[in-house]
Amino acid sequence: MLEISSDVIRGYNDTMILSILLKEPSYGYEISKQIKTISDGKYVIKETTLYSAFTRMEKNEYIESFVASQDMSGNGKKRTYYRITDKGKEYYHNKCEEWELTKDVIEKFIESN
Amino acid sequence: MLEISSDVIRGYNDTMILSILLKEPSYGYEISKQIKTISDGKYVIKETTLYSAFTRMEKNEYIESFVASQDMSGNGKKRTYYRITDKGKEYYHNKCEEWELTKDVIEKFIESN
DNA sequence: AGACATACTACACCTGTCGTAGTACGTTTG
DNA sequence: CAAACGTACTACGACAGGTGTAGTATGTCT
Repeated sequence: MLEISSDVIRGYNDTMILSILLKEPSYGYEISKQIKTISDGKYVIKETTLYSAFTRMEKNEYIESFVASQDMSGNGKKRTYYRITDKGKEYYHNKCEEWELTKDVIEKFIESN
Repeated sequence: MLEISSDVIRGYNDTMILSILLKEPSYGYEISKQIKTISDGKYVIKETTLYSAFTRMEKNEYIESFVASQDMSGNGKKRTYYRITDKGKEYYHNKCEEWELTKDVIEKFIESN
């Protein structure tokens, strides 16, 4: 089975995470499951990659965290949720534009078939 | 001007170089000029990135080097030329396949427009 | 009760890229 | 003829993102 190299995805992990947070705030485990689902099981983000992305993106103010329980009553496990900021949205949109450019460049060097 | 992030290109620099060597053996300066031309000036590979790619790929046996002058008579500056190996060709083709997969995955997370 | 799923944190390592710097030869130009 | 510019590299250290490994702790299912 062909594996997606981390060097290729590098630089787009943040973008994937942000695209999920664009819909609604979420947390680690749920985001990792969504990435797997959306990519049809083709890409599974490593736990450490994910959590270190949170740290980095919170430092860069692309996301904000808050702790909450899984239900309203405050029962159940507490989790750290993340919410995208305006700065994060801007970053995401820029990355999307950059992607178009990058894709076109790389494809000039890829054999067509 | 939108810049292509090196984190995205990372992992495809080798592929770009190999795609040029697929046509004929070449050397550093010439390859860097070709990458610029082929990408319509949108991507310029850094010298250090290029030469360290040569070292790595020669170690991996994707390319072989030989020293030659610019003309037949042995005059002019000597340069180190690189030639793609069969292993290098295989690597290149695999990367092309991987690219299709990766592109599809990333595009699921990119806003369409 | 034990297994399994969830929800993390810590830490050290690896790899590719990049900035900076320096060398040296060849060619063009004032 | 000298200086500037283009060509053709090498060395080296820094950095960032990703990864393996490990460990902790709580909740849920059987």
